[in-house]
Order: sequence, then C-alpha cells, then structure tokens
Amino acid sequence: MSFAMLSTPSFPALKIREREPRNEGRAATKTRILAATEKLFIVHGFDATSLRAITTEAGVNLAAVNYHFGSKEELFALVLTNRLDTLNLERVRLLDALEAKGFDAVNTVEQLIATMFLPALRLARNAERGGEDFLKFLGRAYADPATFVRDLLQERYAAQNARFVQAFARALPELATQDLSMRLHFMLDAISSTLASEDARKLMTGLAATSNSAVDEDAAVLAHLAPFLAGSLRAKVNQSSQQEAIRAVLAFA
Amino acid sequence: MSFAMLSTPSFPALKIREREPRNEGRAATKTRILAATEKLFIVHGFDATSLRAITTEAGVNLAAVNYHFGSKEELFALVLTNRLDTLNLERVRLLDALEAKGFDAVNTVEQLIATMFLPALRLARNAERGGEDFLKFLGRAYADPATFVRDLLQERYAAQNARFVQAFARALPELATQDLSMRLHFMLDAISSTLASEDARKLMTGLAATSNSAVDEDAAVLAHLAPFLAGSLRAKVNQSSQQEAIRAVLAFA
DNA sequence: GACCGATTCAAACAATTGTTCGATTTTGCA
DNA sequence: TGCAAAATCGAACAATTGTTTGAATCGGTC
Repeated sequence: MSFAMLSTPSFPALKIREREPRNEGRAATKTRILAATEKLFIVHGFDATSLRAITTEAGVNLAAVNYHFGSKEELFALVLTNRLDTLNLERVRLLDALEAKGFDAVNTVEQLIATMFLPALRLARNAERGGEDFLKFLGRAYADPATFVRDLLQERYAAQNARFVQAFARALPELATQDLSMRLHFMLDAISSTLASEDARKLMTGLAATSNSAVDEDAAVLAHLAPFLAGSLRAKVNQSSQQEAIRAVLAFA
Repeated sequence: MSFAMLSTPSFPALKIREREPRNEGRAATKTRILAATEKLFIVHGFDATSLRAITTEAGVNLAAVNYHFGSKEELFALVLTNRLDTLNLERVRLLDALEAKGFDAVNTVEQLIATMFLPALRLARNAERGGEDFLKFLGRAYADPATFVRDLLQERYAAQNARFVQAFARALPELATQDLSMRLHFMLDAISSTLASEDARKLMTGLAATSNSAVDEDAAVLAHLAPFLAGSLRAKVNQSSQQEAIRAVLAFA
C-alpha cells in the first residue's frame, strides 16, 4: 500500500441490507433506531445495550433491527463508522495540510497533538455531523471492551493511526521506538478513558469555560491538553538525578 | 475521619458465608474457584466471565459458587479485595515512610510516582501474594466497565487515593487543582489500560529486559515510567510560543 | 456402625439475550 | 381501485445467564 493511498483513505461502505425507503415516514424507523443505538451505546457500551432496549427507546418493533440492519453487530458497525469515518478523514486531511505547509520548528509535537484532537472538538460543535455528545461517543468507542468493537476500530483505522505514529516519530527522533510506542499508547488510552468518563470530560471542557468564542474554546482546551501531553512525550529518560531519587524510594521499600 | 486514620486503613473483611473446611481436600474447592475466577477475570473481565466458565475451569460443580460464596458478585469482591487490599496497604505504607523521611527536594514527583507503582511491581514478583499475572489483574480491575467493580474500587480505596492526590498537590503547588485532577485522572486511566493490554505491558516490562537483578528491573521500569509521567504532571500551561503554534493549526482547519 | 452436618451433584428454575417466522398492515405504482 | 413489494407486528425460537432445589455423598463423632 503506497504512502499516497494512506493519505486519502476511501472507507468502503459496509454492506448492509439496503432498501430504499418509500417515504420519510418509513425512513424514520431506521433513523430512530440509529439515534437510539447511539444514545444507549454512549451510556452502556456494546455488550450492555440490548436490542430490546434500543427498540423500546426508538419506539419501534423488536424485529425492526434485524429487518433493517441484519444483526446487532451490523447495526453497531454502521453507527460507529458513521461517526468515526468522518473524524478520521478530517484528522488525516488536517495532517496532510500541515505536512504540506510545514510544521513549527520547535513546537511540532504540540501541533501534532492539536491535529489529532481538534477535529473531534470541531465535530462536537457540528450538530449535523457530530453533536455535543460526540466526545462521549468517541470515548466509549475506544474504551469499549467488546472484541467486535476493538477489532473494527483497529482494522478500519490502522492506516490513519500509522500516519500519526510516523509523524510523531519524525518529530521525536531522539526517542527510542519502544518508548514512543509506549507513550503514544498511554496517551490514547488516557484520552479515551477520560472522554468516556462524565466527570473527567467536564473537567477538561470546564477549563475552557472562560472563553467567549468557539475557536477560543477549542484553543483553550488544547492549551491545557497539548503542553501536558507534549511534556510527557518529550520527557528524557535516564536523567541521573531522577534515577537517584527513584533508587531512594526502592531502598526504602 | 481523621488524617491519622487515613494513613493506616483497616479493610474490614467482606462478609461471606463462612464455614470451616473439614480437611485440605474439601478446602481445595474454594481455592480452585478463586484461582479460576482470577484467571478468567484477567482475560474476560467481570461481565464476560460466566459462572459456568469458572466452575468448568476449576473442575467443580456449578452450584459450588453459590454455596461457598453466596453470589457471583460476592465471589468477585473477594477475589478483588484479596489482591488490592494488600497493594493499597503497601502503597500507603510506603507513602507514610517517605513522608516521615522527607522527599527529595527537586524530584518529589518522580518519587511519588515510584511510590505509587513500585508496590505493584514488587507484588508481581511475589508468587505468594501476587504472581506474574498481577499486573494484568490490576489493569483489568481498574479498566473493568462493570459498575459493580467500579463502585467497589472507588468506595473501598477512596481514602488511599486521596492521600496520593494530596501528596501530589503539595509537590505541585503551582498547578491549578483542576489541571492536577485532570492529569492524575489521565495518568491512572492510562496505566490501567496499558496494564490490561497484553502488548503494551510487554512493551513496558521489555524496557527493563537488560537488567540482571529484580531491584534493577524495577528501577529500570520506573526509570522509563517516572520521567514520562512526571513530565506530563509538571508541564506548564499557557506558554505563549506553544499557544501560537496551536493557533496556527486552528487557523488551518 | 449409626447419626448429622457439611459438601457435592444433576437438574431445573426464571430471566434475558439475539434472532427468526408467519401473518398483517402499509405503501407506491399500475 | 387493485396489486405486489415493503414494512410492521406479535409471537416464538434457541441459547445463555445467575440462582435455587432436593437428593446423594462424604467425613468426623458419638
């Protein structure tokens, strides 16, 4: 797979039982199921969201899910990719643009972090393509323990993730590959768990409460997020004075 | 609740249906159930581990779980607290000792991080009280989405966690409380997810592969972990050059 | 050896899950 | 209006879940 292909992924549509709705009244069934699924997925995750809970929430018959979507997994795959395809396209698009333009010489890492997270903040404000619950949804998706969800995300967005790993590796040449992998792993796990947790997410967005415009608010969130994450990525290992302090603890235990 | 009480928590034993085993042969049933539960919990978590899977793994009758432990939740509560009570006692004991001795002036944060994680590394080497799967177990426990597990951990170890939050707050007086909470939240979520993930855990312990003693290995793991986490905790917000770089990304999107 | 509590066992319980079936209703077009 | 496809519906399916039951077995003591 060529590098150029990676930069413009295509996201083939998942095959679902496709029938054209006769009118808007009928189509509302599929729409209501999708909305209910998303709402309940945010709160309970994949395994703990039953089809009966979904159909009750949507006010449709139980059999409607299998009729319109085939199976529970196909339904959730559609809900997940509807949201996340857009996000990942935006992410890579922004990365492409910045690579073409050239990064800031000293704050490359901060810019890469902003590139990763800004699209999510933007979509959270776009009611059409995301909505205010988009961050909750994102956290749930990446923290969900169901193998079906994990496999879907890993396979479908592997190329996009690789792009960012490569970009970080170029920005941090002095960091060993193992250390970089570990730290990026930490970073993404932390972000996912935090977005999924109600209080932590409020904590994060609360930091930007004083801002008075959407752009300022995004900037404020990133101003708290980026230095903190960049600081972790840039930290040097094997500083002798730190080593000594750590060994003092070991000697004590 | 006084501060002195917090430093030496007592962990009242959970009430389970208690009967003295007649001999070692009979007692093996409870022991085998506990071992099987732990093994399967590490792999599948609370919800996805069925009692039938446990009793099959243990080679005992299905009804044995309810007979000996009362319910699935009581069984898991016992398994969790058996491991984590020890860990948290060790953690607070070490914190007490270091607070009495006095921290290193410049590397307090590194020492606090070492204090948090060293007991886990130690227990992972103690076959009696932990074992080599202890880190997996720890990650699973803190990443498990079941409300039963989350509530148990949050309630039972709230006092111990508060001790560390206070200690970090003293070591980082210039950091706003909100920022500190967010960063500690990040840190613990990241650690949990990483320990629960097979590849990430190997990555972490693999960093210490060159060491030739247990103490050196713990030191090596912490030498990679502490600077990285300390770097994230110590990072300053609102550095103007970073702000500028971030705004450049915003302008581009 | 007989008794009695502790333990084990097979079996069934009630509840929940995703899925499917067949009949019924609705819809759009001739 | 009539027809065929699409959509909805109630009902049941088979599988899995945690839990309970009552009889059978074991183990130590009188």
